[in-house]
Amino acid sequence: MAATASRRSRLPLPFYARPALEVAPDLLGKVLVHQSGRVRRAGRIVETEAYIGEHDLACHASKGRTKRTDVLFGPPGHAYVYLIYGMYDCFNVVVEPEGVAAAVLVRGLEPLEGIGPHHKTNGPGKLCRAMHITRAHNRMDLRGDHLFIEDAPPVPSELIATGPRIGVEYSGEWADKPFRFWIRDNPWVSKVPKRRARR
DNA sequence: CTATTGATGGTC
DNA sequence: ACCATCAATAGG
Repeated sequence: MAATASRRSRLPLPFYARPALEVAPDLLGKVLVHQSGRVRRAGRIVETEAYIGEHDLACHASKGRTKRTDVLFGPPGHAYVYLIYGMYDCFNVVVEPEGVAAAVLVRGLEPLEGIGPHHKTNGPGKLCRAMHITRAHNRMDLRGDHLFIEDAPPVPSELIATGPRIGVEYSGEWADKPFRFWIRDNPWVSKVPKRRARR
């Protein structure tokens, strides 16, 4: 195998040990891989959201350190997977050094390997289904051999769009912060609900 | 095409 | 009583 067969390296710890607002745009273009036995599922990250710390009322860590949020306070480069609305899992990457509770939610993937054509990956719940990522992966070290992220060329900043995070209307001023990042015009970015239904 | 709602379960 | 969601349905 000549030069073209170069194997992509996995993202190192220092990549993750940074503020969520830096990691979130930098994750765009990287490749999330779930290797289970001989089955390899992979997708290119095209949409992320930053949850920047305990003071961020949209961040689960703002509830304090509980059994659920404990992983957010742990070392960077680990998975935070939680159940939402009783039926979907959401995949996050823990960032910042240990002790600082922050994470990046992955919201959109462009399928690369091992994802059936009947699966959609434009949304945090859908991409977890397609990648077979579940709460069993919670706390998993992303530098291991099972679930990891491979490096890839950075997406030029002029191709990155930003906007408010989705589904966090309850968080007051934090709901309006432009902490969502996506690759402009990419078809695998999730569809944004116009406004959340009110009663 | 847009708008609304039910499904479904862990956390607090 | 909330939800970091989605698909199906009702309505124009």
